[in-house]
Amino acid sequence: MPELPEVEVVRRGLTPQIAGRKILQTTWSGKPLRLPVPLFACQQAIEGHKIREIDRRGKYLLIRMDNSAVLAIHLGMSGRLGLFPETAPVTRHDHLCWRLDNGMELRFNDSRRFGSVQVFETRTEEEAFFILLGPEPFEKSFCAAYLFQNAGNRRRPVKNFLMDGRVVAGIGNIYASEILYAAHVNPATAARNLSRGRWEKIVQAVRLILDRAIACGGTTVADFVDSSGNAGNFQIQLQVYGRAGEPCRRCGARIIKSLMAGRSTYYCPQCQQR
DNA sequence: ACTGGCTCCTGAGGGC
DNA sequence: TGCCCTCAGGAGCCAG
Repeated sequence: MPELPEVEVVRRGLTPQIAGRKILQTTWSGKPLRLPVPLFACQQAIEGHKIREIDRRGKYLLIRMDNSAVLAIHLGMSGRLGLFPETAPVTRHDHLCWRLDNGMELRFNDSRRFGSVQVFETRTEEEAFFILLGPEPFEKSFCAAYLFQNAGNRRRPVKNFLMDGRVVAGIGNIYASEILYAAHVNPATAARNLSRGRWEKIVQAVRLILDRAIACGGTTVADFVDSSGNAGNFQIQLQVYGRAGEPCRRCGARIIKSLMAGRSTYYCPQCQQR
């Protein structure tokens, strides 16, 4: 799945191509997504309006219209957004298409259909939806003191804690492993056992890893493709994810793969002892 | 109150 | 070549 960096790369790629364009028409494949598809709301609040800007909140892409309605798109595990000439044939798993006023069409393709499309007609509606979502990793409020306090007496592993969207927005399974490797923290360490100093290391690692991933255009894993169809190139820099049995690039120990809350977790048993 | 497990769905890749 | 199994970047819901 696209995590925060991939969504941000899509946002940056798409912005110059669709900002200012008017959305003329919405079409839907008829297949359900994770949330009910708001075809009627698209017709009522989106069609006939211009795209003002593209924003992002966690892993949600927010297409803000000139009437203050917002088209919110989540890519789930396998979602992609692309721009195509409206004459290009629709392909398998193109579930929503928005025809623009310049002959192009914005298409949401999602084979697994874990993604979602929503329309928020008012600011209140949008805020209500995001009320439980944690801070953005690059916001000032995301800091060691916040994490230390939020961890409180929780026993859950720090890796699962970081992947909880109520704690911080946008960190998924790949970057959780990469971040903890960068911070020299064992992913299984209980959140309550981390000192402020170690949370500080984690905050720095979060920003370093996400920043670097965005700069590299996201991670090339399986099927991620950005809005211009280019694969990312961060994969060559992944230090632990997908490297089970291979040598740690810092110490040479073999990278371990374990399961945590059902998700594959990678770490160096030597560099991340606690 | 917390926590991990299960679930939705399709496709890719490995073993035989 | 084909069949069957496992696994995959998310996140809401539910039971213990």
